[in-house]
Amino acid sequence: MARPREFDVQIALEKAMTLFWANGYIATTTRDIVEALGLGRQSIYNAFGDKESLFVQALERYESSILDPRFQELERNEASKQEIVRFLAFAVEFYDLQTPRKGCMIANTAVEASKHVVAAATKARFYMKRLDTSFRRAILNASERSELSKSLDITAVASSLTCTILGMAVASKAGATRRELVDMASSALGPLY
Amino acid sequence: MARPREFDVQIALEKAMTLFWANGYIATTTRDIVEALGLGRQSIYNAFGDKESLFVQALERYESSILDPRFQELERNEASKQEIVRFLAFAVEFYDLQTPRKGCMIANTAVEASKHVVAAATKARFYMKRLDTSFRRAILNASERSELSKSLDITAVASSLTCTILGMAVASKAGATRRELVDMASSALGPLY
DNA sequence: AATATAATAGAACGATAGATCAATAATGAA
DNA sequence: TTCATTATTGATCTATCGTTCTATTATATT
Repeated sequence: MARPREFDVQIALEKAMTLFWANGYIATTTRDIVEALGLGRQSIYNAFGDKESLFVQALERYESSILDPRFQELERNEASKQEIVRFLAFAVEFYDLQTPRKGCMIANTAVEASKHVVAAATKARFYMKRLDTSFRRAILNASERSELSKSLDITAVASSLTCTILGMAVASKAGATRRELVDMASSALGPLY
Repeated sequence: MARPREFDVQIALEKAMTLFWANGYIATTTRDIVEALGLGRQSIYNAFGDKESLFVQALERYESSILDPRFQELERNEASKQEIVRFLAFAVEFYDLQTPRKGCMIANTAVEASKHVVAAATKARFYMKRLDTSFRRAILNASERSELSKSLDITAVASSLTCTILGMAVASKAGATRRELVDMASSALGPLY
């Protein structure tokens, strides 16, 4: 009935995600987007709506393509100490190997875009809650298996791990070395041993 | 010889600092600045130069009026465990009591402005180094006084404390509760006990 | 009192922001 | 084959960006 779209929406969204991730919401102009996506302006507006709407979709793409796969192990019902360790180890790789260092799109968003994009603030809160909840569950499992010290403050350690993930994201953007990232992660894991 | 300035430069700079701190570099317009400072455009350009220059001066004001006083105890040659504990305790207060939650201007800058303002990237790196160095020194002192476990990895704990400070800044902006901030701080202090 | 100097106020600048319009092209359904 | 519908292209819109210009005001020195 109508002319079909000539480009792949998911590929375009991936490019927009990378752009917003690296440069932030406000600093990314619609002209930057047109250039990076290699599409006409109107095609982008047709497919994604305005800049804010595209940004939110890019954020959701970040969640589904970057975050969800990494959370998969940690969010299993039986997740325990090992899954926490692996999650942190992955975070080190993830942050260290970025060129350029882009940090975490959600953390960036919390700092930069939450004033201008309501959904961004909500997603940042939800991400923190997600981290906390999954760490907490895994710690509880480990505790029930007697893998941990009896006196461990589970709530506090979960908060601390969440804090560490956020801190690593900022530190990596600010130029932390791999060694520093490793130390941040391993130190945060200390209470589990 | 010439007409004297009618406003207090330091007070104006303080207002600019608060504005940039809350809203970031890019999102703050020169019109916002004119309004917040209650001065004429040209008066601001005369006193501070262009937007980037004003931002850098506001960052330096943040360092001298906010950071330096808080580092004073921690950076004393004899600083030890107590100074670390007090620094973290202060961070909790500092981040929790902000209304609205603005986080840490340097951490915000690292995330948002380092691409656009060279000095901002440099200052973010330096701030991380400053945290790490002073934590490290204090831990070393505590170790020499046998206040700590022999097996403590001093470098790793220093990195972890630095990471915690940065993570708390982001978490507080993302709406962490006071309790969560307390837990993040106290958990990071765990290795010292 | 006259003058050099800088502060102030507000209009105005060119550049660019996000968004839309208008014209054309391409498809599936009737 | 016609036509309704959507994609594409690129020109264009208004608003606002950071910055500068112009005219006026106020003071310390001479």
